[in-house]
Amino acid sequence: MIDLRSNAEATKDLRAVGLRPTRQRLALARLLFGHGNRHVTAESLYDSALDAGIKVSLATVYNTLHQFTSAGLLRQVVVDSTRCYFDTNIENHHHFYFEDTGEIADIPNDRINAVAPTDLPRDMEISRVDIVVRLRHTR
Amino acid sequence: MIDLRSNAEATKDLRAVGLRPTRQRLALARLLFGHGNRHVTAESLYDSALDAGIKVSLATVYNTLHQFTSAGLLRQVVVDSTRCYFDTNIENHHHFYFEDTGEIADIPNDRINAVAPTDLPRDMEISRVDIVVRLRHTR
DNA sequence: ATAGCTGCAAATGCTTTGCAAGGCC
DNA sequence: GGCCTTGCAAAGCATTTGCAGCTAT
Repeated sequence: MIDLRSNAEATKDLRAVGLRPTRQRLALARLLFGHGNRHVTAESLYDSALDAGIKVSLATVYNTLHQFTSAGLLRQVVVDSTRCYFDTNIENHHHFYFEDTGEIADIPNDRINAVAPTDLPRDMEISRVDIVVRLRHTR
Repeated sequence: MIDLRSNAEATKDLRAVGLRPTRQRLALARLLFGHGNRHVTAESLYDSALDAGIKVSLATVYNTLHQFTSAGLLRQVVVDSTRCYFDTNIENHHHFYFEDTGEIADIPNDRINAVAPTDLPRDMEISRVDIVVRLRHTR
């Protein structure tokens, strides 16, 4: 998470993960981390940026999302094979997926749990357990 | 699951789900359901078909996978945003995902379980719960 | 006969890349 | 100044679609 209390803090935080604090990165960080947890696609963040009057290209949004993910500031969520979602919540948690709208929401951590398999394939360890609860409207 | 004991059975089963028993569909059904549970992508099934000497186009493989899925013979598995996997096991179960190879394996049903959230968003019901245990090699 | 299916090639949609111009240190 | 970053347009890749010809009933 980038500290947004001041521009100086955000700048320092970006540097800390090895990224130059460019105008675009600072602006996208503000959009991503300035309003609670968000679930974005490159396209949706790009639209938000345009709405906010930020001059940035779609390619840079893609780059930035991946750089932030590599830096551990974001997490990728796989719920739909046609789109790539990024989550600003990097804590261990799971997701609701609204099949009708394609939206994602966090499941509060105390509301779901998985009992992991006790025996894994040889020489393998768990990298992560992802749970997606797919929801649809009641009839 | 298509009954493969005889061509006549398979033909009948395809008709039962409203699909004409064409040469391509019968051949793909045999590949899919003839060797235990399989996890395929369109491309991998297409390759299997070519290896088996089946004359079929990639577009038809895509069509067939989707038709079989709509008919309830297959299930889609979302583990990777770049590829679309289909599973011949349509029972309620979950998956291992091998991050190194991109392969998928079923998790025996008694080995994992999710405690579903007790309160869902208003007017929503669970369509499905998907659990993916992502594995990597131990160092 | 005719409605449905197949195969090809073209189109699509999301994502990545190459490279010249611009910005940060 | 030098290296990193950006932006655009082009390329890439998996998947879908349009349509003429073929096939099952």
